[in-house]
Amino acid sequence: MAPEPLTSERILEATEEVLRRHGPAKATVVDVARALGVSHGSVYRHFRTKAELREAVTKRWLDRTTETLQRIARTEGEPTPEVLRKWLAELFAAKRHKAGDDPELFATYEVLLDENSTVVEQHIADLVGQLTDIVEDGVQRGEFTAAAGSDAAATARAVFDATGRFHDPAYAPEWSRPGIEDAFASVLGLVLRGLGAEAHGSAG
Amino acid sequence: MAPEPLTSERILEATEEVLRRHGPAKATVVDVARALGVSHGSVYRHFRTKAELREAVTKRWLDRTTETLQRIARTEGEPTPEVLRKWLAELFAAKRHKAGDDPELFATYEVLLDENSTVVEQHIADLVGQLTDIVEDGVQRGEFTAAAGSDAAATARAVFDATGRFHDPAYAPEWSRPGIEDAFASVLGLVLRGLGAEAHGSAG
DNA sequence: CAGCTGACAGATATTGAAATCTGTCAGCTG
DNA sequence: CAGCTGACAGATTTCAATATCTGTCAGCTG
Repeated sequence: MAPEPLTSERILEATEEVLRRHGPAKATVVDVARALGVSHGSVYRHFRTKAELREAVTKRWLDRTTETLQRIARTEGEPTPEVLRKWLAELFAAKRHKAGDDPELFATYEVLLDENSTVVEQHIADLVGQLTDIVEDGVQRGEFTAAAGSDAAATARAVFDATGRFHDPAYAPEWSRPGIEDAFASVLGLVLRGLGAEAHGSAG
Repeated sequence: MAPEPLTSERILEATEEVLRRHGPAKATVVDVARALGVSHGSVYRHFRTKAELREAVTKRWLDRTTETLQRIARTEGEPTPEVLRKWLAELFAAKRHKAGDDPELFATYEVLLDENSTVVEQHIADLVGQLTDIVEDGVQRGEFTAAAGSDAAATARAVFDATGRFHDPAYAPEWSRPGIEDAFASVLGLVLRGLGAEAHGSAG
């Protein structure tokens, strides 16, 4: 046997697996250690606390979405309003997908919310940062009003806040209700007009 | 002694008092009966279940806000964008006031949210109804774009959704953070521009 | 001797028995 | 006899004993 060396990465993979199977309420550090065939003391050699481990797993999980969105934010050769539309739609789709298809890791994410973890704060800062880039792009290209650009970060934050119903985990239970797509289209239209973009949006 | 007749109204007053003192988790129907000097069986003569009683108290409490807002919505002789601004600011202020100064009744309100009570649904419908009136007014007076009026109810709902961070109880913990006023002003500006109103808003 | 183990103390979660509460209703009372 | 009472059954909550978990660390092992 070649017992792979015990790395942080292997621990994270095992932890994700254990969380998916047991959920945040039942998953223990001993479970993770058992899955790896080591003692739980070894896990504590790589992560100082259970909370730290939970955060690292969630960060990895959130970062996968952030990367997908980054690719959209960087899109060139398309009108900025269209980029923003796609970006927000993808954010909504990604969160909804996570909540629906990965409920245990989503529940783990919600635990971090209660803990006021910096991981969540950083995740939001990343998203608002991407939005800020999009807003600046749009203003520069004359596709958004100058008003939006006078403080692009604040505008981006306003866009993020205004669309909260479609990405904030607190609203997850509503994401499977009928009519949610129409509600999203309405808010999106309002926001785009608020940025000074022509209304596009053949909405559903 | 003139033992006042036991009316629903008196029960509601006593219940509100008991809820304020003990909070929704500890307040019992027996407590309410004791406060009134009757047996708890008598209370059940007026309200079929504890949930019904809780809902009636909360409805009364919510309706006080709805009435204040109705007065603003009916304001004449002011630009509609200004009316909308005041209305949303008052909604935010009222919710924040309730959360801060009346925490036990606010907690009771949150219980209803978990119960999917129709009282909350109706409260939201009332608020969106008032917003719909404001939107229709603004469109009619040429102060909002026709786009906003093509489906005033949907637009009103979008305005309600977009400002959720400043009235949805789920966000109550954030309402005392610094910067929240600026965030409100930003979203409000975005929404007003989205409705086609000139940007006013000397914010903060 | 770097990395791992496993026994341990204190913190947290689980469990089941006892206490309390909700909702009903037969009968009391003014 | 309309309105209230209080005993009651079943549901829910509380509480304390027990079990499990987290995080540490002295010492084992390759």
